[in-house]
Amino acid sequence: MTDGGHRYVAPGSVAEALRVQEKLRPLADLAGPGPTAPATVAGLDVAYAESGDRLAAAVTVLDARTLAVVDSAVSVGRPAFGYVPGLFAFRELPGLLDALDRLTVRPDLLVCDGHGLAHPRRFGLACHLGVVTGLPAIGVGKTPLVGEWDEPGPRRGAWTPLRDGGDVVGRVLRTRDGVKPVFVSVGHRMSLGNAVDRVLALTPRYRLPETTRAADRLCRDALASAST
DNA sequence: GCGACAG
DNA sequence: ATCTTGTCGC
Repeated sequence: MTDGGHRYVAPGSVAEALRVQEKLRPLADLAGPGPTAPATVAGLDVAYAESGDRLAAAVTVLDARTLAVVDSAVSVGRPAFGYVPGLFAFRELPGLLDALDRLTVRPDLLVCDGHGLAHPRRFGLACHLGVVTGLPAIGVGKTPLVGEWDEPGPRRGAWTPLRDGGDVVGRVLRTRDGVKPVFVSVGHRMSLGNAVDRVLALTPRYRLPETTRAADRLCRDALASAST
């Protein structure tokens, strides 16, 4: 339940996808500050069939305080675009928007599995999803796409700036003691500091946000069920 | 020209 | 992303 049918149309070429990013980029609000005490937070993730011709996109909405799942939706379909680093959003956006439309509650924040500002043209999946839905959004990547950084301290909460081309595009954040850090960046209507705080609030036990973990489980299960 | 390259 | 064995640790 974001705003009704998005009727998303995938670009037919790399050139067209680049033009779409160029057009949407200025619409992103990279300042925020965004909600510091959201009631609900959504996690989004996609699972692919080994054949690569089918995918399941899932959105799970968690109570931000208890981290209990209060709503969820899945969409099974075909990848909408080839896998091109930097144009990743075009591949997963249709399925994710479809799943978002099936929710019965409108989440206060979207936590995306991928980057936001930390993107070669400063418009990753989290920015794209935020702009299209109008919802505050942040990106939490497991591996880097762009930028340089120093290793953050070993304890949970330690972070270092992620820099690219003279810009601070995100933060490398340690969410658990002694565990590999994650890459946090702003997507839409959120400040970087608030994004980091929200991620820490979502990682009381594991490296990845509970939102992402819940969505990951859901889309994997949906993919398995759909093939049986 | 040669690598790197979110999921 | 997905394919994969064993292995270390709580």
